[in-house]
Amino acid sequence: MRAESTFLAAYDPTAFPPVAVTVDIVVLTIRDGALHVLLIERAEHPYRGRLALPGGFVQDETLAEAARRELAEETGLRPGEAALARVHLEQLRTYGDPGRDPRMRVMSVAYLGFAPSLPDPRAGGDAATVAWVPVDDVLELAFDHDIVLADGLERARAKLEYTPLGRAFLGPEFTIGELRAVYAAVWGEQLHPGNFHRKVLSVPGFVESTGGTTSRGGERGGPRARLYRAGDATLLHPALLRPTREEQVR
Amino acid sequence: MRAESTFLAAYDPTAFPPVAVTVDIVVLTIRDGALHVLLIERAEHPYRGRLALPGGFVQDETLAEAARRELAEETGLRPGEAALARVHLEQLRTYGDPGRDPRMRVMSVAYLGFAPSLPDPRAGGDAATVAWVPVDDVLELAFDHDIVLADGLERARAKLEYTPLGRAFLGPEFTIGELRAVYAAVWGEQLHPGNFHRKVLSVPGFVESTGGTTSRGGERGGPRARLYRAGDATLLHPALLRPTREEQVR
DNA sequence: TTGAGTAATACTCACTTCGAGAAGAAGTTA
DNA sequence: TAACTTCTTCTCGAAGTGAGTATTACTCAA
Repeated sequence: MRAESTFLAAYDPTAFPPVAVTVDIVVLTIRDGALHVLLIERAEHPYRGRLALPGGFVQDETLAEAARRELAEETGLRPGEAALARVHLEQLRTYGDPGRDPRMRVMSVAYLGFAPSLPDPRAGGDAATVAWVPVDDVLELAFDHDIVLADGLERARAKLEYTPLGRAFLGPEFTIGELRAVYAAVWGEQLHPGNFHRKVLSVPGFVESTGGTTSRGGERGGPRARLYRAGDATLLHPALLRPTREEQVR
Repeated sequence: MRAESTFLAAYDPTAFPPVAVTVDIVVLTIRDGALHVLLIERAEHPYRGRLALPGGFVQDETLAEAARRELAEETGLRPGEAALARVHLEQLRTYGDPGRDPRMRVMSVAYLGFAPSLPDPRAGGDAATVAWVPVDDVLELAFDHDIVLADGLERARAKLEYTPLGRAFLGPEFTIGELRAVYAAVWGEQLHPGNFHRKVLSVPGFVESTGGTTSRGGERGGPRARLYRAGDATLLHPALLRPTREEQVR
């Protein structure tokens, strides 16, 4: 496409077939020690009755605003809600191949979200079912959402390695054990408690002590744990690498 | 946006304001030891005379196909060209905030490309100027392309750490020194030759020996170097981390 | 009240990786 | 032939890692 025709065509939108732009959101959270994703059940064709990622059309707003608005609508949280503001949202990638939606060409800008524990979602104004679903139970989503979810999970697993975003799954104060449970849930593997403890405390700016402890031990015993809050690091150095990746690399 | 209204609106594209979808490409290459990016000079308003990233409207094709087509058009390479096929292209991110293009709402899906040495670009059928520009000389691009370029550079720098994509800047056979020059150009720092050598050879699947050597030493002396080709790794483990990131992390 | 079990935290130890530096060999140009 | 450059291989101490152990403080249930 040349510069001139770009210029002219831009003033004549009908020169190109219509394209719809949506955001779809892969919001992850931890419930009962397992990684869950927010899914809706589609009430209409195509893919009626199938589960899908929440999403919708982009209005006169930025893409990030569209994603946060959709998140608020689907979780039933008020836009001003504190819990909503603590959800980390970042752009994942864009899916726009012809034919991914049978109705028309739809460009879907996918966002990835990390949420702390949220109440059960109330369905929006319509009758659509909304629920947190364990990612291991997800099967055959609508459209190309299986791929979107897989991309989101891989991004999430990688992000936990070299950013402190695992904190986004927790409240403002947390224990090292809770943080370790986040890593275990996202990565799907158990981690060595002693080594994890040592690593988290050795990375500058990952967590900082509040001075307090939990008011009681764990559910099945054990001493009280010290409480930490988020530090000011935006990257982890050194990173916390996933174990046993040797085989998968090649 | 609710499921029903989504469904209905999708059958009535006029229910939403028109959106144009383009791809813009950040193609990087190494020339004379410096990192260069392919830029065009805009022939028309807006931003007439300003440099911009090459790009254009998405037609009835996948996004990746659109990016490769634009790349071929702007570099003047034939679509079947071998050099073109060796350019690594991956999606960077999507820029779609209102107002980023004064004419209408434009969603730009940016792609990032790593190219081996290519001939000087011949401008396409139109008069637009196309050229490789050292990234350090780039200043005030059109639209939000400064941000796109900055995002692309950061992605490129990070990708070199944990993927073998630095090879994409080189030909099918290369020396460790040439690979080191790629890293130095992209990261903008000199690297310890001995340590780099050790690391590259110690990462499984990064490079494999061809058994041959260069036919003569370097331009300013030194022995002949052994030749290597790409190995089969898709991720580097352990990674080659950038030096001196301690300060930037927080 | 006590005992069994659990988890937080802090060690040790062998191994790997890293940055910095040095050195030898093999090539270049002047 | 001399001066210089670069490839390649070492060495050494510092730092980081996985696996395991130990101590202590808590839980629940008998």
